[in-house]
Amino acid sequence: MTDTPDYRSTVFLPATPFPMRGDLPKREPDLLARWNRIGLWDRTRAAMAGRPAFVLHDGPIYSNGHLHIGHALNRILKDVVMRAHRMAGENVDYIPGWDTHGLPIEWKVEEEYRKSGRDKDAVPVLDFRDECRRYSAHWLAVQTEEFQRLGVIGGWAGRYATMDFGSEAAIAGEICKFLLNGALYRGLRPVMWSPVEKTALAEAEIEYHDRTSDTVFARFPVLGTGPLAGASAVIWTTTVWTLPGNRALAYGPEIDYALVHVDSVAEGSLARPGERLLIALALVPQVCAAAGIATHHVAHVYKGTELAGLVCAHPLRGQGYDHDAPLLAADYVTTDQGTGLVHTAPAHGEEDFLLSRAHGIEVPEAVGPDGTYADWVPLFAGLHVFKAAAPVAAALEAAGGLLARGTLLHSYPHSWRSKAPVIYRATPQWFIRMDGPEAIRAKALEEIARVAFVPEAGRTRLASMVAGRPDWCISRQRAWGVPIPVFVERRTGEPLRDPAVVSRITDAFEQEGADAWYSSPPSRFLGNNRDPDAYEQVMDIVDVWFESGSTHAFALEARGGPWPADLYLEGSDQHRGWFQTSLLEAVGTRGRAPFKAVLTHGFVLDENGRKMSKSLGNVTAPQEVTDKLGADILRLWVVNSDVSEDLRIGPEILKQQAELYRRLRNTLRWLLGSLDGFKENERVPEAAMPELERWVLHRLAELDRRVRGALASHDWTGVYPEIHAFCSSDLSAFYFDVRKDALYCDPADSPRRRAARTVLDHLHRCLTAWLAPVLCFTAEEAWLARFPSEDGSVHLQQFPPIPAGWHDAALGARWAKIREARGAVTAALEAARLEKLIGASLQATVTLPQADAKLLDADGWAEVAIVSGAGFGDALAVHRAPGGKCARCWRVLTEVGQQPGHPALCVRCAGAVGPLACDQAAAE
RNA sequence: GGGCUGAUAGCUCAGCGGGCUUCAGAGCACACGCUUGAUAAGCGUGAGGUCGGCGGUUCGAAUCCUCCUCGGCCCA
Repeated sequence: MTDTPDYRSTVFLPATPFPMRGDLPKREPDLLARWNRIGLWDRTRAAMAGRPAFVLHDGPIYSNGHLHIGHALNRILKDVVMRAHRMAGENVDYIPGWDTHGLPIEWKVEEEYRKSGRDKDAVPVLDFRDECRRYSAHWLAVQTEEFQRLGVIGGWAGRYATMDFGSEAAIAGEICKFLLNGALYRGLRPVMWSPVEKTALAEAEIEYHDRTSDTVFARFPVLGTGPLAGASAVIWTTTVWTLPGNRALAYGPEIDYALVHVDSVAEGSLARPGERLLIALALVPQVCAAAGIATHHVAHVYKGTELAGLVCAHPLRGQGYDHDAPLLAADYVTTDQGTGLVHTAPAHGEEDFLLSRAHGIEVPEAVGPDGTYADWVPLFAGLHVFKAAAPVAAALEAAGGLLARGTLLHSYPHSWRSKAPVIYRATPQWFIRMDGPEAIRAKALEEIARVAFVPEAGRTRLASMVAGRPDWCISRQRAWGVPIPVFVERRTGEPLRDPAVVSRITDAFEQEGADAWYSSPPSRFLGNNRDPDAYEQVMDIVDVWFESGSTHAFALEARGGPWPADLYLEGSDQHRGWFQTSLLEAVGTRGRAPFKAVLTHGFVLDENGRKMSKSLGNVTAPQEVTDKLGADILRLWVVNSDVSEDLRIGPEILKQQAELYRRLRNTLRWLLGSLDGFKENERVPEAAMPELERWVLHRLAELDRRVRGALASHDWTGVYPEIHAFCSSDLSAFYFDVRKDALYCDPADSPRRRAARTVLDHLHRCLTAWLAPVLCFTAEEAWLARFPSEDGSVHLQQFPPIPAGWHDAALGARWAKIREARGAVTAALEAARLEKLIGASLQATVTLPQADAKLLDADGWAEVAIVSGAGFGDALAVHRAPGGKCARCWRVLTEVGQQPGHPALCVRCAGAVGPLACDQAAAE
C-alpha cells in the first residue's frame, strides 16, 4: 500500500474574504458611514457633470410620523431607477421633497397644546405657525435618517420643503399667476360649518353622532302646460331649514316615476283626494303610508329621462320664493328612501352644489356664520336654522305645500371640538377656473394624450378625472400654509390684479417667509398709491395640493434644472393627487405638463392581499425589516415584485427574498473566490475562447439589452428576476458547475482556465454593476472585495459597455439545445444513482444518441455533463466509468496509475502538479 | 353606487393578437438522493395548479364576452 499524497493544496480552490453570510443589519450601517466619509454623493454628482440629464422629480412626502412601507416602496423604487440611470452614464440629481404644511400638522400641534393645557385660539397665529414649522422640521429630519438607512442616496442637504421661504414665495407667486391671468375667481361653495365656533371644519374634524331631525314631505307644483302640469313633485328632506335655499330638484334618469292619483285619505292626512303626485314608483307604498293616503292609483309611469325639462314652483311661491326649481338629472339619486326626487339647495350640500353649478344655478348665501338666515331671506330672516324646522313646516302647510311631517333618528355630523351639530353653508372660496379663456381642462387633456404612462392604464384614469372634475377650490380657512396673497377691492368685490403688488409680496415672502402676510401692515404690499382701507386682505391659505402641484416650479424650474421632468413616479392614488394638481398647475401657468412620463406603482398589502392596519396586526414596518434582515432585502423585494399592481409583503415573503438574496450573494462570493489573484495578463480575447465562454458573453449581452430596454421604457418589471435566474440557472447550476474542473485543476496558465477567468472577470463587473442599483450595500461589498480601495465605490462605476459582437443568437440557440440534451443526461444519471450504479456524476461515463454529436464532440459532452467520459451510440446510456479515480481532479480514467511519479493522478493533473512537486522538493 | 384595476402551483412571477414551441411554465420553499474542493454552501430528481366561480362565443379558451364572488386605489 502506498500513501496517496494529499493533492488538495495543488488545487486552485476559491479564496475570498467576502463572507458567505450577509450580516446586513450590522454591515449596512458601516457602509453608510463609509459613503459619508468618502463624500460619495458629491463625488457622484461631480463625476456626472456635463453628461445628458435624466430628471426624476420627487413628489413631496408629508412630514408627519415615521416612514411606512409605502414610503419605502416609493423611494426605493425611485432610488433604483435613478441609480440605474446614473450607471448608464446619465447626469441624475436627486432632490428629495417634503410637504410640510397642512391640517394634520396643525392637529398634532393642537394636540400638544391640549396636553399642556393651552388654548389654541388664544395663541397668536405667528406663534402657532412657528410651532407647526418646528414640528415639520423634526419629522423631516427623522424621515431623512430613515430614508438614508434604506440606502436611498441623494442631495439630502439640498432637499426641498414647501415651508422653505423660497418655496413659500414661489407658491405665492404661482397663485398670483392665476390671479393675473384671470383664472382665479372668488365664488360661493358649501363647506362644513360649525355655527358654534363660527368656523369651517375639515372632514377630519367631524364626528358622527345620532340626532333626531324633523323631516317633511313637500309638494313642488309642476309648472307649464304638459301632461304633468298641476301635479306635484314630492320631495323628502331631513334638513327642513334648507328648504328656503331650494333652487332645483334632482331625479335619477334610470329610475321609474309614478304619477299617483290620490283617491282617498286617512283622517288627519295632509294629502287631498284628487290630487296627483309624482314619486318614484318603487317608493309609492312608503310615501302613501307616510302621507296617510288610503287609496290611490298609478295614472302613468314615466321613465326618469322623460322628466327632463320639467320646471316646478317653490312651495312658497308668492311669498318671496318666486324662482323656478327645474328638474335635473343626477346619478346619485336612489330609491332607498324619500321619494326619488331630491330637494336641491346648492348652498347646503356638496352634491347639490356641483349639480347646480353644472346647470348655471346661482348659490344663495342664505345663512350667516352664526347659523341664522340672512336679512334678505323672506319669512325667516334672523331665525336660527336649528330652530327653523317648525316655522318652515308651518309656512309650507299654510301655503298648501306640506304633504307630511315626521322625525328621524340618524347619524349626523358634529364638530369634533364643540360636539355641536354642524351644517353645510355656502361661504366665499377661491377657485381656479377649468373652462375659462385659459382652457386649462382642454389643454390638460391634450397634454395627457402626449405624456407616456407606465402602465398605460394611468392615462385613462388621469384623463377621466380631469375631464370630470369641477373648478379647483384652492382656499382653506386655516393657519399653517401659504396665504392666498390677494387683496379684494371693497367697492367692486374684485381681486386686485397688480404685478407690482405681487412682486412686493413675493419679495417679502422670500426674505421672511409667508409669515410676512400676517406680520406686515397691508400698506407694505399695496404701496403708497393705494388706500389700505379700500381693500380687504384675504386671510385664507391655499390648499396644500396647490402647494405640491407647484413643486415643479421651485424644486425644478427655479433650480435651473431641465423642465419638464423626464419622470414622475408615485403611487396610483396620485392620479387624483399630485399628478393631477401638478398637471393643472403647470398647464395653467406654463401651458404644458411638468412631466414627460408618469410611472405609477400599486399599494402594499399584507400576505393575504389585505390592507395593512394596526388593528389587524398585519403591518410590516420598514424599520423592522432593516433591523432584522437588512435594507438590501427590502430593496430586493421591491424589484422582484410587479410594482404596476398592488404588492404584498409579510414574514413569508420576506423570508423568500432573503433566500433569493443568499443565492445572489453566493454567486458573487464564488466569483470572487475563483478570481483570486486574477492578473490582467491572464486575459484572453473573445475570439480565442471556447464556445462555452462565448455563450456566457452572449447571455451577458442579452441581459444588457434587457437593462437598457428598462432604462428607456421605465418598466423594470422582470429585469431583476431575470438576472436572478441567470445567476441561478445559467451560472451556478451550469456554467460554474461545468467550469469548476478547469478552474480548480487545470494548470494556472491553461488557455481554458484563462478564458474562464476572463469571463469571470466580466461577470463580476457586470453583476456588481447591474446589482448595484438594487443591492446597493452588497454590490459595494462585492466590488471592494475585488478592488480594495480607501475611497473607491461601485457606485462611481458605470454599467460595463458590452461589445456588439458578444451577442450571437445562433450560439444562444445552439446552447439551448445542448442544455436540453444535458437535461436528459442528468435525468439518466439520477436514475443510475438511484440504482446505486454511481454516486457522483464523475463516476460515470455516458453514451449519447448519435444526433448529439452534431452539438459537441465526446470530450465536450463529458465536460458539459460533468462525467468522466462520453461517446455516441444508439441511445442514451449511463455506465460505471472504468479505471481509477484521479486523486486530484476526481475524474475516473483508465490512464490513472500510469503517470510516472504520480501513480494516483491522470495525465492532466500529473502535468499540472509536476513542476509544483519539484518546487516542493527544491524547497525541502 | 361610479371610474380604474386585479384574481395562474405554498410564495413571487411568465404565459393572455385562442389551437402549433406551454391547458400549463420558471425561480424560491418542500421531499428524496448525490457531493463534502462555493460546505450554516453546491448539484440532481421529484411531488405541487379543475389557470377565483357559473355560463356563453368557437371545431377548440388560462387566453374573447356576460354575470357573480373576493381584493385594491380614487370618488360618491
